[in-house]
Amino acid sequence: MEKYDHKKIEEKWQKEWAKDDLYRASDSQDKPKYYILDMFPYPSGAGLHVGHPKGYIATDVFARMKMMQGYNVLHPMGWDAFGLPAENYAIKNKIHPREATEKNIETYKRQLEMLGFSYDWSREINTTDPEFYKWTQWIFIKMFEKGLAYESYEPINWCPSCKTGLANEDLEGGKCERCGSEIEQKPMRQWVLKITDYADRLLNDLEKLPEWEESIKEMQKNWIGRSEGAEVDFQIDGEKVTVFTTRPDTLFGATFFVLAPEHPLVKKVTTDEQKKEVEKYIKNAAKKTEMERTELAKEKTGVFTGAYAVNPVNNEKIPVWIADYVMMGYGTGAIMAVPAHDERDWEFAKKYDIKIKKVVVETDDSKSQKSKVKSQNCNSKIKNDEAFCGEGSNINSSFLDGLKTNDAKEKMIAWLEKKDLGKRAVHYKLKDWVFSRQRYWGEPIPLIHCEKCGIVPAPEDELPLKLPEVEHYEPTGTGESPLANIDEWVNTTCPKCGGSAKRETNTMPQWAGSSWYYLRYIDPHNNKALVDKDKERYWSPVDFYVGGAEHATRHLIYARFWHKFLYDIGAVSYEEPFTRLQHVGLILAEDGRKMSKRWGNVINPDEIVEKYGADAMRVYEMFMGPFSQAVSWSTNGLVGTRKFLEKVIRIKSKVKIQKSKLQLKNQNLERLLHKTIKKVSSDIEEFKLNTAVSAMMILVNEMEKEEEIDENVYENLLKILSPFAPHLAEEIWFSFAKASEDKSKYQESIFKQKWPEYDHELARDEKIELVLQVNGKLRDTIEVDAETEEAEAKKLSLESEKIKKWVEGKKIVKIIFVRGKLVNIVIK
RNA sequence: GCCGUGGUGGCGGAACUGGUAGACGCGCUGGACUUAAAAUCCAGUUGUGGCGACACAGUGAGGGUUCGAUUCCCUCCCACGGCACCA
Repeated sequence: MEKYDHKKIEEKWQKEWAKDDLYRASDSQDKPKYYILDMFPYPSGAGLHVGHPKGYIATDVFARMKMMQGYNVLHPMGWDAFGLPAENYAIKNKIHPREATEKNIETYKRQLEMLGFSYDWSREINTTDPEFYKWTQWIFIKMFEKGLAYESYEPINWCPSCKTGLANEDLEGGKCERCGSEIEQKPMRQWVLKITDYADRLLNDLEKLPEWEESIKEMQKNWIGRSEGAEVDFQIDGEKVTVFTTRPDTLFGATFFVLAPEHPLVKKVTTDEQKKEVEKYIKNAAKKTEMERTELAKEKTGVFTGAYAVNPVNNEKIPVWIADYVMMGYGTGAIMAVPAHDERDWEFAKKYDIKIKKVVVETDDSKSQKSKVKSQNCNSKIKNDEAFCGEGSNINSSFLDGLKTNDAKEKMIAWLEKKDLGKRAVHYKLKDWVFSRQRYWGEPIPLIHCEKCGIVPAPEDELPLKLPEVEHYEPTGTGESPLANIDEWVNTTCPKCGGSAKRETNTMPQWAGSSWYYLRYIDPHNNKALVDKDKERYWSPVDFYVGGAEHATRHLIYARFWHKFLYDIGAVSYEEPFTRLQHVGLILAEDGRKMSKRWGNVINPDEIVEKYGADAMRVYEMFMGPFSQAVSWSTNGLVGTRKFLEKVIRIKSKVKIQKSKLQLKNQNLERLLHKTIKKVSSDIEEFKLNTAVSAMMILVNEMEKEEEIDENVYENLLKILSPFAPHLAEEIWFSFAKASEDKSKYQESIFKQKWPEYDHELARDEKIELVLQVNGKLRDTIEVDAETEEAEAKKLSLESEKIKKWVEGKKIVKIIFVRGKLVNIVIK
């Protein structure tokens, strides 16, 4: 047997492919295009572990098949290189974040190249490259000009002892990870993007994405969280306070009123006796994160303000409380509480002994609405000690009495609108996007504050507005960006009036670059426009986008939002950026935990490639389990795919080179080959890469049993294997140039060959095992022609000796026949 | 807590649209080859009972629908991803 020197083979072909520019995507537009994209990585200091490339391997398999199927494939890679870790590393080690980032990129790139990916490296991008972020800044300015960016005071996590803002990740149970002090929510001047303006389109257009996984669409729907209802105006001490409710039909059941602790009216309406307690409560609430506040399981807390609100439907006075389960960011920051029909209100009322008034009763219909109610996680049946959140019909509700929930809602809204006490309204859970960070290592926000002219965007021809070179990246102590300390940077002139002005010192979040980077690959060196229109029309949209499920909501919603905006200003020609979306499941460590330095269970791909080869690792990662599921790594399992590749080499010696057209063909093997081509092609298309590999294993096992293998069969095996094990397939392919009659085809890369097509007739089963059941239990199987019809199948099954034994003396109730599958005899 | 995903042999997993549960791989057991080992090949490998043919049980737990359920429905348990400043 030939020795499998993976190292030699892999290095050789990686060089050859690069030399021949085999994977360069052509802009000539003479072939159908296919744009397949990986979510680009953040190059961290730790380098890749074996889990990272799983998605990249899969897209590479897909891209190579598409290439062989005649597509002009765009399969690029780049770096999402701004971000907090580089900045923290820089502060700690006194290295410029750019240097650290460049070093990390070098490592990542080396590690990716050793796996033999078909990336078009001529299109490599980097979000920290000024030529790239020039356009990130350009998009921001366009949004600012369209009124989609606004300033607002938004809270950050503030550590009073470190005097710095902290990411949510740097908190441990509400305390600073470093020094352990209590974290405060400190309002900072921030830039916010009005993503809510796009809420309806982001939601509705999900329907235009049939090739997205349902689960991800579902998550986005819930993230946007559209709910229909009404805004209702209450009066507190003569002040109008609007609440939003999805259940205007329960207005008569409102027995108290709750304001968020941050609500501006709180201070105004609180009575002197309650002042102390209210203030204490507000201070405490400021310490809690949103998640802590909304936890349904947590005991509700609140304080009475001493004030009363007037319910507009019946002029009843109901007590006004403040409670942290009401959020300023959702709805209006105020709610009418209907304890009889809302679980949280119920709990609150029980705890503080507030009146509960039932206004909806269960009807026969409400039982059938279980599933709808379930999504609200509420009780659909009336139990003695719980709120009833289902639909039913109204009681104790004056003009709504006897109406079903939906009708009651409508009637109430009409009534409110007529009396000018409220209106129909839609609210979203989606919040505007806090778009600024008080950090150094991000894109500077290209705005200038002028006392005379207000806020003025930097002129387009001055972009990119580059990050200044500085010595220190330490936090300022005020919570502002380190840029605020650089006078030469901050002080500038106003582009409008020429007077002295100050630059914006906030930078953009890491999400900025990743919200549009896929467009840059199309035209990576353009410095005149975001993207050339003609190229964009050809390459867009991304046909297939693959990446981690953790991006299901934020990254993918942000990118869709930016894309729609770019569409609106005419910069791109399609409304949705990604046609097909697939998420990759994690590779866990052998112990079943996440791979992490902390657990010491990280497996480095360098070692695996060194020992077993890139091809064995590629095949293994595709074989180890369903693509979108988390699977534990097993180096033992990897041995199996390595053996499989060795077997492919071993059976090469059995290949009979075709000397003439007339020859005896091995029918069974040929049939299996066509079945395998069919399965592997459709499995790759559907991203069922694990079963594609096992289908090839079955074929190779059969080939091994034969004395001789037709050249044609082996050649096709190589072709379907080549996307998975490109180096090995290419090596064997070229080795045939010496022996074969048809030398020419073996002198050109296997990736320039045509992807094999299967013969329908040969891929079809002639004979099948017909399953014979009695009362649904398997009792016998018989081999029959695949086309066997019902009457014949029934006759055959009743002739079976084994079946006779079971049926004897029993009454046959009926016989079920499933074509090509089974006969089930039901007896009594 | 909320949203999403998943739970099948000793292990990773397979099973079309409700139709033979355990493909393929790992591991393990026995055998062939070898002075020996490695590699390779052959046979076996869900559990229980049986020499065997075979029978019964079996896809996180419990219930339901069906001629038939890993697959559909209900209740529950467990693990993982996300929850807006980690990317």
